[in-house]
Amino acid sequence: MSENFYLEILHVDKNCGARYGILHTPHGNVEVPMFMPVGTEACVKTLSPEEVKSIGAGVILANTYHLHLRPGEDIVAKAGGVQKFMNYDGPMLTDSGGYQVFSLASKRGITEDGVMFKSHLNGDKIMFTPEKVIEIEEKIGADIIMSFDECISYPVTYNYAKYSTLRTIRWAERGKKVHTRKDQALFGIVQGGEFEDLREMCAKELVKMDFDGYSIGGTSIGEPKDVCFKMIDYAVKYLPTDKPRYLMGVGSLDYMLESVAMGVDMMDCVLPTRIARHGTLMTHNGRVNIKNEKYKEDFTPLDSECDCYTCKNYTKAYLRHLYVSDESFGKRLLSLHNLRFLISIMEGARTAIKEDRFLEYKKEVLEKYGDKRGF
RNA sequence: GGAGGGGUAGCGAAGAGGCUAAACGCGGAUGACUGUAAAUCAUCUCCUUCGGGUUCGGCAGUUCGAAUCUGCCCCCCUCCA
Repeated sequence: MSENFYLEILHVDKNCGARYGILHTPHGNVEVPMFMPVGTEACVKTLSPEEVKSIGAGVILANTYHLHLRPGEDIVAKAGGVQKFMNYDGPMLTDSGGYQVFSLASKRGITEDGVMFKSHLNGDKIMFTPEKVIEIEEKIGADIIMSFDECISYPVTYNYAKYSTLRTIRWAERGKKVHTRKDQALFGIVQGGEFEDLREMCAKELVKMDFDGYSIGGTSIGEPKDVCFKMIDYAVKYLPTDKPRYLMGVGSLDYMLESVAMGVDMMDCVLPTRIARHGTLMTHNGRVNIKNEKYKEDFTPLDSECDCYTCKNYTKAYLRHLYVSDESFGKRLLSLHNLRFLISIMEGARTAIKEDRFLEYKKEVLEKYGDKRGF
């Protein structure tokens, strides 16, 4: 990778693995650790790119599988790349479709060559090979792109996890070979299920290939919390300290903060935007389900400690009314809040790391939040 | 005054002797959601101390058994005068 993309680690908390740094990308520099909003279809659902940027988001995700199906990578390329296409001038990242190997398991078949999907839109056969995925991601043009992997479901047998992980490693190598765009960082994804030796093996093999960054995949897909933390730990300890570490699919407070303590730099999740659209909000004092009748006449803000547009201007009673009335503005206000909440928690995390008090910060935030689920 | 049609849970609407406390939709309540097949999905929605109890405009019948059949009554709608 070129001088366009690198992680500058500025401080490591003295009491844990948490690191503060700056990720340099062709579309600007962003601070880590950070939470990245997901905009699968080149759009963070209900929000404008300006809004997402205004709440302090560093990177927005998009998805290779979804953009390949619609509108197609050639159209995105013709538009001048995904940033121009969606009018966002910040850094972006594309996931490879590896998550869809898991989430659309009923509509695909895996071979050594790749994955044959049956389009969830019209049943068309879509062949994703590691090489094809890189080709698509280069056309989409995000700053950071992911290798094609299989997100292994949980639980799985050791034998399947090993078989799949070895294949994911081969796919990573195949994808890396065909990656040509020097202005895009390519990340390898550590799989291995819940098995320490497989995580270690996968991480070490990927590191040998010298990726621009490393993702930890196959977590937060229904496994118990302690298993998730183990999976992160098993991977992180074999990753180089000078490259970004990206924990995929994590967006609940506890997972986020625990993983930061383990040395994770970036994470993404659909959770804040999805649950917001479904009426659940994360606040400094725990979860709020704005649908609940008890908020009917509650004229206080959602979260009095939150600095977001929603909390500064609207009451729970109004937000509930918008939700119940199915007004799209409500979903937008709620999405804005949840994203801003997580992003501000990460801002606090960065400050705490710089002051070597991340562990205290994590404890305070989680205790105040209360909810065992972390979201 | 005459001729039809109709009254079923908060609303709309099925059901035309037992399998019906009553389909389905809406409305309402609660919950789920973690690299987005998700502005989606699930459960509950007559009362209940979970043993039961009380329902289908009202009353009275027929029947082992009625929301469903009969009689009378009340109300609503359409058309004709």
